[in-house]
Order: sequence, then structure tokens, then C-alpha cells
Amino acid sequence: MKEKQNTLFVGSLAKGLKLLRAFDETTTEMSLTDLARRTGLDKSATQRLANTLHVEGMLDKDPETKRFRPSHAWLELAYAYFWSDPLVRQAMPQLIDLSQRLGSTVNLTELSGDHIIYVSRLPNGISQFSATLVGRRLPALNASAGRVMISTWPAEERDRVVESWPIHQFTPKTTIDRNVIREGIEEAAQKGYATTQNQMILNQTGVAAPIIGPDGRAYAAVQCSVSSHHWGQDRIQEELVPYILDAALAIAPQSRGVY
Amino acid sequence: MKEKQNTLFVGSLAKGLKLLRAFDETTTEMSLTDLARRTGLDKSATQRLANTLHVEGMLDKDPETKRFRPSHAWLELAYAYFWSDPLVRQAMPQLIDLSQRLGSTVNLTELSGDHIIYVSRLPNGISQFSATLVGRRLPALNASAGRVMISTWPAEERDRVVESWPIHQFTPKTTIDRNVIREGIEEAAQKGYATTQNQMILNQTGVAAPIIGPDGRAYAAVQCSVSSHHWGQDRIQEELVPYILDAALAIAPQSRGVY
DNA sequence: GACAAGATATCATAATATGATATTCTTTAT
DNA sequence: ATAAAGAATATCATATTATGATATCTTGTC
Repeated sequence: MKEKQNTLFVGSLAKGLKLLRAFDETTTEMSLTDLARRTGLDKSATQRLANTLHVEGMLDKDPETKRFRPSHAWLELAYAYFWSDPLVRQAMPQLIDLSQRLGSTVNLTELSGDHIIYVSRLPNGISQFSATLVGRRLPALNASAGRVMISTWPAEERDRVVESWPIHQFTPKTTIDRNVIREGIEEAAQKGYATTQNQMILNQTGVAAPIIGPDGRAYAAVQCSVSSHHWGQDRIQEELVPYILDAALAIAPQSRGVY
Repeated sequence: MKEKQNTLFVGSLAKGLKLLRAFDETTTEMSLTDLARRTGLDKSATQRLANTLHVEGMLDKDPETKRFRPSHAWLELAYAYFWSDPLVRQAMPQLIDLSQRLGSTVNLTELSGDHIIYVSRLPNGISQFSATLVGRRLPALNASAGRVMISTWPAEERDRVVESWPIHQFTPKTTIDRNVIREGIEEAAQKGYATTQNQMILNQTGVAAPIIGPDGRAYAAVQCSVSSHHWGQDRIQEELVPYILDAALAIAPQSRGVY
């Protein structure tokens, strides 16, 4: 293997992880050959690795079709993650409170490279399926939560990421003009919160407030999604923003640097 | 390694997984030596495996303390799981609806060996932190959801698991008498739903309805947790049970079974 | 400033993963 | 019903890769 022929690097383990990560939104179960094709791994290697993952309980195997699927162990890992992330414990009571008060969908997001990732979600009302799932990643520049986090950074750093970080066009109305995004971030920097419209889903408005660490930089955000039909600027301003800001503030206390 | 000296078993991968699974509720971050101690693996092996997991993005490493922690990738795996489990997609709208209607905490659970596992959770009101987290596992016999699932099985099978499956005493009032549990299951079999009290948390009542597959056996359950103070038998009977049963029924249609 | 504990790096060795091949099973087509 | 194709499973000789003992470097403590 030419991968990383470092003596501190175990190739077989890396390959095994590759199998796990081969599953996604659309690829939800795979035969042995599917797996081999998708990962580009040798057929025999795939066989051995998949079998190992199965024996170890990381992959379920349909006795009929012999196809592999993610196992419950994947959820158990998430469970362990939640305990390891102090923010989650800190935020959960506030999020529940906020969710009940607003009656709208409330999310907790963190920055994950140039993406945001949903760490906790409290759906209210009808939602897109994907909008109810923890672990989803979105380009930070696309999302209100991402923009408001970036807005807490020094100006030059903001500019750099606005230029270089990825954007994905989810709807016909998704902002792809980086200048417009920059303006949105500037505005967020002044107001202390960010709003977006039609970015992920048409007629959906997102409002996000930053959770700011001791160094003044946001490392997370509280975000709320509402229907643009029912929520005009004014109503958002009065009935949403104050509470979201409150919640974000309440979550962000003296917690130590969470990187 | 004496583990499983099968030629279809890749030991290094299994060891790597062991590192991942070493993290839990109480063990949320570990140094290299912690990891080695906890997994029983050789110091050098731990070094290599942990390094590999870090390079592959499965473990974060604090640059200061050099300690390892679960990474966001753990949540991404959960995200992939959710897509792979048809029940989740099927259930989510019903659960949200139920959550709003009842204003109480609503859970979706599946059977995982002799445990139940929370696959989706919609917390409402103040909750124990652990009661808000997906991926948590509980002995099936302890939980209303587990009992109601078992109640859909043939009598002899029920008896077998009531005798053999594990029980954990969470509170001083947790039922540890298997005969009492058996009665609870019998009752659930007749009524079509199960209720429990003080099993996981004192003064907490659980109500669960089975999601029944084409073969007549439950493979999942809708569960609801309420405060015993505010919810007496009558109120539960009238305001909770019918809706939970409805939801469970709505989730369980012709779903899988291609025939 | 010395010590201890832990993290990181190195290296010779053999044990383990490798992948080609063979066999069995399943499905589809004729 | 039979053949053919595709996939899963099993086997095995080989050397590549993981191993773990040891050494060095780093950090924190008394």
C-alpha cells in the first residue's frame, strides 16, 4: 500500500474505516462487490474487512441478501460522542426550553472544518427528513449558523474563508455570490445574529446566534428554522431573535476552550 | 493474537474498533496510556492505532494535552445509520406530530439483542441528560418499550427471555423480580401497550406501544415518558395511550416485507 | 534542577494481511 | 430443466505489514 507508509500508520484499520464511511444518504446497504467497487479496495480485502466488521458488530448482514448495513453500534458511537462534547450537556436544557417556547425547530451546530455539523436537533412541525437528523454536515457559508460563527472572527480571516470555503447550491435561490454572503456575514457581525432565506429549502428562513468562547470566537451556534410564509421580518425580530440570543448566551458561559 | 485466528478476520481492524468503543459515558477523553490501559492493548499498538484513527479523522487530539476524544465523524456515522434504517424515515413525521400533540417526551426504540436502543428522541420539558440522547441502550426487561415488544412474541419465547435476559437496578424501586416483570408483559400482551413506573428514574412513568411487523412480532416501539406527579392512571389512559397507539400503528404499515 | 510519567520515534523480526485462485451458492436466461 | 453468469465463500503460499521492545524526547512535579 502506498497510502501512508508510515510505521505509525496501520493500513488495515484505515481500510476498515473506509468501508464504514462508504455508507451515506443514498448508499444505505451494500453487497460485498458493491463495497469493493465503492471503496476501490481489493475484492479479498473487502471480504476480510467486511467480515471483521460484521463479527465485531459494526455491520449488520442480511442473512437473505447477504448485504451489509450500518449496525446499531453506529448509534452507540454517537452516544459516546455526546458525552464527550461538553457543549451538548451544557446546551440541552436551553435548547429544550427554547424549542417549547418558540414551537419551532431548534438546532445546535458546531464548526467542523469548513462545514457546520448538527449536534442536536429538536424538530417541531413538518420537516424535511434530513432536517431532523443529527450528524448532517453543510457548507458553513451556506448556513445561517455557519455565517454567524464566521462573523465573530477577525475581518481578514472572515474574508479569507468567504473566498475559499465551499458553497453548494441547494435550491435555485441559494446564494452563490460570495459578495452577498460576505455582506450577510458583515451584517451578522453587527447585529449579533444571522438570518438566511431559501438557502437549504425554499421558503425556509434560518436564524442563528453564536455561542462564543472565552477567546471571543464562536465555536457553535443555536439555530432556528421557520417557514417564510408565517414568519415575516418583524415577527422574527420580535418573537424569535431575542430568545435565540438569550439561549446562545446562556449556553456560552465560562466553558473552557472547546476545540 | 488468539482472538479469532480466522484468515477472514483482520486483527488490526478489530483492535482499532476496540479503541473507539473504549469511550463511554464516563470515559470521554483519554491519553495514550489511558487508552492502552483501558483496552488492554500493547502500548505500541495503541500508539499506532490511535495515530491512525487520528489521521483518519476518527479521533480528535487535543494539541495541548495530547488526549484523544471522539470526533464529529462519530456523528456522521449516526447520520448514515439514520438513512439506512427505513423505520426512522417512516416514523419521524408521526413522532414529531405526537410530540407536539402530547407535549411530552417521545422516543422511538428498537430491539438490539437483549437491550433496547433509542433511535430517535424528542425531548419535551426538563429531562435527565442521558434521556435526551440517541444511541442509549437499556436492558429490554427494564424498559416499557422492551416489555411491550416482548409482549408480542409467543408465550414460551416470552418466558424464556424473562428468565434469561439481563436486568439492571437503576433506582431503588426498579423491578428486579422477574415474576413481576412477566406479569407486566402479560398485561401488555392483553392491552396492547405497556406502562412502567420508577424504572429508570424515580417518579417517571413510561408508556410504550409496539410497532408490529408483518410477522406479528414487534421490532420497535413508540415510547413516551411523563412525570408520575402530573400523570395519573386515568389521565394516561385517556390522553396518552390512544395517541401513542395511533402513532405506532401509523408507523407500522405494509412497510418492509416485500410481499 | 532532578525525577517521573508520558509522548514520540526507531528498528529487526515474524506474524499477519495479502490477493490470486478455487469452490460453492444463487439468480437469470434459454 | 439446464446452462451460464454473477456473487459469496473458502483456501493458501508469499512477503508485506504490523509488531513490541527499546530508545529518545517532552512535559509536568516536587
